Amino acid sequence: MDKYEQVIEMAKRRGFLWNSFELYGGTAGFYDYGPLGSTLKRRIEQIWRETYVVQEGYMEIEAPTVGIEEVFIASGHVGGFSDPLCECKNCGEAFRADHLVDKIVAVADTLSDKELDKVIRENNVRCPECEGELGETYEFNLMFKTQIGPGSGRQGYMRPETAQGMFVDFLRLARFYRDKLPFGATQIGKSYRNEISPRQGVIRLREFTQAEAEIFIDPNDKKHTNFSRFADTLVNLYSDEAQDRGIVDKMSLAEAVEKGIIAHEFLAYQIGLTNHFLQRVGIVADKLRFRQHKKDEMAHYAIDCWDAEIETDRFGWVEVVGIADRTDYDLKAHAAVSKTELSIYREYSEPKMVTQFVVKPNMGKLGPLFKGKAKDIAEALKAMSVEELEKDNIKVTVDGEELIVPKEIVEFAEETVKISGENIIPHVIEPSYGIDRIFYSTMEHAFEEEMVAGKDDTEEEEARIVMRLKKEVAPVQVAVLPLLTREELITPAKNVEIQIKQKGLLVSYDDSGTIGRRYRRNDEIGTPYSITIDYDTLEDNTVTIRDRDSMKQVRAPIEGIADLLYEMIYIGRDFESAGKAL
RNA sequence: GCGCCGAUGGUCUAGCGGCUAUGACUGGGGCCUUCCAAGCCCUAAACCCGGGUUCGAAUCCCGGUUGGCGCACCA
Repeated sequence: MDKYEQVIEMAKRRGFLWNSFELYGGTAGFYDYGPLGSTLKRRIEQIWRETYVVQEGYMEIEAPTVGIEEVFIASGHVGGFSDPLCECKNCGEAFRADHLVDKIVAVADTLSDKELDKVIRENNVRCPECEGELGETYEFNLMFKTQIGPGSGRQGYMRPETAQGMFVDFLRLARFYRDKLPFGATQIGKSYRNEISPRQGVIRLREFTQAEAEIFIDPNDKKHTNFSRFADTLVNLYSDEAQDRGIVDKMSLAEAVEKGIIAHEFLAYQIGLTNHFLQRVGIVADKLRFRQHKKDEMAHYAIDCWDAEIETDRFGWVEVVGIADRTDYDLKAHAAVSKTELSIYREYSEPKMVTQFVVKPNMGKLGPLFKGKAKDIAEALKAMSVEELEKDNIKVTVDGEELIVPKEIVEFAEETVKISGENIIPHVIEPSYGIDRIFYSTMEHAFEEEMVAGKDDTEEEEARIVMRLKKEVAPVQVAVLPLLTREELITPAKNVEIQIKQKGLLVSYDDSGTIGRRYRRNDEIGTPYSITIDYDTLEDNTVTIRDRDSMKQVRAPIEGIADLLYEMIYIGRDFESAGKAL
């Protein structure tokens, strides 16, 4: 049994992850998060919010998961997010059309559907299964389609990423941030991809959770004001060049920027932030690296792109975060499709005096003379040079028609104008997180089976499954356990439970089975602390606190126990300082 | 999507044409119990779905669903 199997088996048994629709046989690519799973996931998301929204100041928005066609035409998903399929007319089997002809044409994956059909017909390619005739090639789009409204309502798609919501809201966001770069927005939510064959459990899902930030920055200034925070941070960098060597470099982010390995400071800062976040939720530092996209795998519009990869037992290095400088590609694409300028006005620190050639047609005369064509003529005149305008009769061509404009109704001059700023299209830095993959990695890295001494100091050792989750992400934070199932212990235990609940901690009360069994149950789900109420409690109002990782105990007064636990879980207070060691 | 292999209580598993379906762990109730899966009693809980072959199918055959692996795909 490998670690994946062990983790998934436990996750299923204890209520972290379940196959969706199991009652009806299940469907690949969908998972339910059980009571503990959804709590753990929510805690990871909460730390992400704390990191990106609270600390970085990139406010969260919430756009619909259903999008209209225009959005995905602009994003390129309607046209590009698909594979060409081709069905056999005889047996109905579907094939990748480009694969059917890749022995015939070298560049099969670059051909259009029509070109593929042509190659298939000219070479008499038949169905590989039954030798039947093949139908026409069509695009199988990886987006889930849906209908908005009844009848012939408009075509909608389930979003394949949350990013587009932030791009579409760009002008509103710019206004919200009072037109000052850099600014950013974030979104945590579900995205959908109709994968042809999802595998690998929660690593590849048809419905998954993304956390994305779109940070809009000045294309001329990619420094980061807070770069010093991560300048000396050492990260595992697997650059394009390092991949050729096959060796991961451990390097400070400042050095990586200096050497030009990471394109610029802003991107390096984002790598530092991702490195910080992943370790905070419990990813082991040695099993984390940043891999640079090779030149040929990077999208053509991107300047630089790094994936955070986590090493897992079964799947090897899994990509969990993509961090890219997408330049102005997305804003330009939406500007083109929406016919709306998506730019921001940036004021210069000092206004510039610019000398420029200005043409001023006299519209009061141009109008009556040329009627409806006047506007087009004026535009044409503005584009002309001094030489042309100095002629007595200025020739203008509008809609293929040559017209003569009298010299006296056009004024032009060299003018010096004050320009105090310009419209710029920001560049986008996009950290894009796959939360489900991080969730699984967190569990796998925390999962441990260790041998511990058995009862009564016998030679026998026994296995203990313990999830060493970070205290901050553990779903159950405190277990309250009366040592024995007796009324006189149960009552004070219930009182302790109430006190801890009031502090907002998730507490689980458990009096079923022996104390050892209850400790093990809580170890398995990663509960960091267990409070045990025993007979000394009745004497002096103290309880024991047991530490999950060391199995050590300290004794502390009930008074203030909830505050103490809160500090240990969230503020990093030492376990040893919590009470008298036992 | 293709090929190969699998699917039995919550979990892991026995079964190889005669089933009233093994066992362990877990869960629930109780007895006992003063700190790390102890013991005893009671109890709940399963043949993935649909066809076929057969007197008889968990078992053999076909199809589907689903899981794993390889190919392909994907970031």
